[in-house]
Amino acid sequence: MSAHKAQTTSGALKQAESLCSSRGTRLTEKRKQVLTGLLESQKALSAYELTAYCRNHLGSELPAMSVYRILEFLEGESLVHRLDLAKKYVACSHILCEHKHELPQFLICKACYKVQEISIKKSLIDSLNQSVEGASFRLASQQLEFDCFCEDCYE
Amino acid sequence: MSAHKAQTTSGALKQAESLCSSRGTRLTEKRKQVLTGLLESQKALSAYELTAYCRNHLGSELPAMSVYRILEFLEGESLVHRLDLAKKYVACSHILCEHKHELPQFLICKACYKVQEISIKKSLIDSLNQSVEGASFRLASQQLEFDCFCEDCYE
DNA sequence: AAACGTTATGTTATAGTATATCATCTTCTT
DNA sequence: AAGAAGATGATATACTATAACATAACGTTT
Repeated sequence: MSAHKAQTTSGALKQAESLCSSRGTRLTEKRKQVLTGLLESQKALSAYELTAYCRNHLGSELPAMSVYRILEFLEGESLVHRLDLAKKYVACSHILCEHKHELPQFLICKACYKVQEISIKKSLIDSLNQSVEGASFRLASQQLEFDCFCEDCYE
Repeated sequence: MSAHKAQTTSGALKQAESLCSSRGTRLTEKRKQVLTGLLESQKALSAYELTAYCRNHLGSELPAMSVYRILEFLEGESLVHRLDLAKKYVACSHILCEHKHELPQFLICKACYKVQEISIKKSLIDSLNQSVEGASFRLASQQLEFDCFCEDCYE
């Protein structure tokens, strides 16, 4: 149903590494670990859940403070998105895409933190922007997040 | 520019009190204090900011835990809205309105926490719902919140 | 008015998210 | 090999939030 193929962890890691090196930044071992955790997870994870992932699945101790810094780095490289509403983080689902990314919107399941990255029609975004500007405000980002329930978690 | 008159604190308090008594609940002194804080503020406040408000402006010590409980009560009475994105709270701007409230949407200034309560066109909400359902998700609430900048805080 | 149940508030403890600061260690460059 | 820049470790701390239990206020019944 999604518009692009699901990305494999190894493929995305490889692409992420070449992306970083083309920008003169480094995808270090620890950074790979955090990104791996997010790529392998089917849901959004918190910084502290990522330290647990590293400990339990990779046998690597990574303090939460380091995870926060690494997440900040990965977000700067557009490899990871921070979800304000959920206070959690997800891997960008378009790491493997060649084309320029449109701004994503996120549907976040309030119950299980499964996340779906969608692209809302431009016309919808435009009229939303109009409503907002009518109130003398401006959207801080076109990356919108919506609290949802996924189909497994409907009440 | 807004669709309804700005509500005065005293008027809203009176209306809130009669609303509560018609429902068999009580708008106690402490609850009035918290509601007053939100009505007087031009922006969203956190629970801890409300304890400070009570101490500094009303000379009343109100522990944060009580504020949380009171906010929960006020939200149940539809007198206050909790803003997940901002992790803060605002007074409903329609306490004085007679008519049934539509579900509100909130524009929250990321910089100063000024909040504008708007009503987005039903057609827009409908097509948003369609997009969301297309991804097999469902909006958890039609009360939407958007991170914005207000006109004073544009970069 | 006294006793009782209900509601409201106080108090303490604790969890989760997040940032700041300073120290140490790695890596790259010269 | 030395030094600078970048990355990570370690510690402290702030803010948001909830849980659990104790006490106080209020309302009703008798």
